[in-house]
Amino acid sequence: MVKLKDLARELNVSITTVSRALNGFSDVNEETRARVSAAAERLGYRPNMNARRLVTGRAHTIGLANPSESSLIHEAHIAEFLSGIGEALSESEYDLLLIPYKQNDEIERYKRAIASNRVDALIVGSIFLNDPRIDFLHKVGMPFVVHGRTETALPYAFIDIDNESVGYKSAIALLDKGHRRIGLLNGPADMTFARDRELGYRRALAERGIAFDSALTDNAMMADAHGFAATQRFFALKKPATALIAGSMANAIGAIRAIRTAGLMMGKHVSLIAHDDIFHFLKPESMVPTLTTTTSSMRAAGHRAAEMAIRLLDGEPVENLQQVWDVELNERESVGPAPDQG
Amino acid sequence: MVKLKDLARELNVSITTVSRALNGFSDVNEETRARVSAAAERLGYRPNMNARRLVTGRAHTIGLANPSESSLIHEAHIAEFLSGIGEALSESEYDLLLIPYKQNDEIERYKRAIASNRVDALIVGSIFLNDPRIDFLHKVGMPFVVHGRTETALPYAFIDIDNESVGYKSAIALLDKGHRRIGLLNGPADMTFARDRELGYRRALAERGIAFDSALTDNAMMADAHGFAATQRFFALKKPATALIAGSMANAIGAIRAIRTAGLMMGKHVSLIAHDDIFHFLKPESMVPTLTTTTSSMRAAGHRAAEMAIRLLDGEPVENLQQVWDVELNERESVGPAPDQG
DNA sequence: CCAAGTATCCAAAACGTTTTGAATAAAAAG
DNA sequence: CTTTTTATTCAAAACGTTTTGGATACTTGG
Repeated sequence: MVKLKDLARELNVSITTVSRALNGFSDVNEETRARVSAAAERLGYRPNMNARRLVTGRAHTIGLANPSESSLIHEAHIAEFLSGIGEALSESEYDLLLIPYKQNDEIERYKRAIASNRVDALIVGSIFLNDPRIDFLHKVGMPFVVHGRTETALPYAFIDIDNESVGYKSAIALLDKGHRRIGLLNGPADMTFARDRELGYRRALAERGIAFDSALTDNAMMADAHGFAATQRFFALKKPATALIAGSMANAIGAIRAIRTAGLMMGKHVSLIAHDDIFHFLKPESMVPTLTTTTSSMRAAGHRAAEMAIRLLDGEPVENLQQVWDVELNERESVGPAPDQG
Repeated sequence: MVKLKDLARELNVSITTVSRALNGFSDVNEETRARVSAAAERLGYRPNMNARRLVTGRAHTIGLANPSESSLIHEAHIAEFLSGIGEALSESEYDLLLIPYKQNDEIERYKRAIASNRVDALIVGSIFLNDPRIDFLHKVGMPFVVHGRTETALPYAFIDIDNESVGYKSAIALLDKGHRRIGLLNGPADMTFARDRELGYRRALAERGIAFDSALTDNAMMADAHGFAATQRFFALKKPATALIAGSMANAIGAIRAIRTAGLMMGKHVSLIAHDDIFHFLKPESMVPTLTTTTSSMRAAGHRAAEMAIRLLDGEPVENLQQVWDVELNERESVGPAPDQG
């Protein structure tokens, strides 16, 4: 492995000069810099990252906690989010450290990563309404970016989508078609995004003077099987649901199966709107019938989160690093007028 | 941040003693060790990983290349595999570095990570029949574990499932039920696992004296939409398929939609066997009808790959680190006798 | 021609560990 | 009582960078 010393000897200059030449300092002659760069290129020099980390005190690494076990988050979401982060980081020569944790291990793992100087900043996801991680990271002074939001008075950087609007727009679109019994296949009740979506859903109902019925909401991990079960429950009510809002493509698939199993037709007997986080392997526009969705890119969120982390490290104040993305509704065939309720 | 020097001063011993006490060397008095440990605990000492890395020359980190863009691999596979790796690594105090790459950037990214001392070993996945990465890593002498296999004379550590058997067992199960026209929804032709599955599928056909028909195989990214399209193609043949083998749950979902769209019933008019890599959010046993699958855990593979990487670094010879896991067939309702071909 | 600036280079210190080789004291062996 | 062994400790070097604070030589301005 070629190091600074080797280059210095080769070129008959000091280690300092080599270092400063490669790092673009102005106090080195351009001709010298050219010679150094050429030699570095020729000999394939790459700075030893660990030496650099030690002396600068910066790991040049962003950390992301990753659940080792079953998670509340669909696997595909994590992977898309990760890719987005990776995309942004590789543009900036930052590293991405995955911090595996199990059950309630997360803060302990954070502590370890922070104290041992492994990371300069963290990206935290899967946020709860009252998430202890925010307080903790604040207390220890570790820079972090949140994917989502939580209830706290502390200022923090975040990227989130307008989940209230997801619930609202979906419900309004269905109400506009005459639906009055709309089932909400939502995420876990203690997660912020799920709470927000229900808030939007309720606001839409209230605007149209329709009473909220808790029998028409389901809070669970957004999985295929849960979507199926909850939909069947909504259909079994005295006044069954004629429309559904699914929190993700995962439970939408379960809902669709329940619809078909009940012998109903999507877009005719039952309408469905799902939230789509955009996967390569499951596209609402190629389903039969095509699926009406609210859309937001998990990958883009990861990208933005990573960008924010870097800007945070560059000294950007937290107040400038708070974004809520709007979500658009893509109307397709799975939504139709409410059937006559005879 | 408390360091060795602080502990040493606090305890009136040398830095050396503190270091050796904490690292379990036998040449330190047990009473001293106890005092040191207590102080370390009390002051919250954590070794600076970067200093340790610099002096030992070991990054104590395993790397995994992660596609920044659309991938041939379903997002959920990546996440499950990652979790498995994380599980194993956190047990061993190893770090996991994600190495993002785009398009044909992969080897360049490997070079960077290796030369800058960021990783001690790599885990490589998404393997092709002739994969240049194996030769490269061999050449530069970087330890690595392959998830899958490739065609090379070089010895290398790998964990793989018996994909030939996946194809064979699935086909035999369908042939046993009288099916003669079996569509194969396979992965990309240049990927080893897909080649192997086709080999097994062909062997089964050959055993039963049935001619291979290339119109009944599809090679593509294993996505929902492709499963749908290929299944429709198989149904449109003069002699349509009465059974299907899907390479993943992703294209199985597309296949199921095509079956329903054609007005057919799964397990009655058409039989389906899918390969299931085990996700929390899509379970074959909770589908309607339940889905017959070959099963192998992506997570377990990740776990094992990471274990192997560590054993490799501990000096275990490559020959002891080559495993092929058997795959079992789980019979459920999606397979039934071949319908009368009139 | 001198003073002050400017451009260019470098030796040495520092980052926080691990490890080597030796030093000391106490115990055991002769 | 001397020598050898054993247990315990430590000072110093090393890892490969970055950064500080000069040093040198050359320009420029007066």
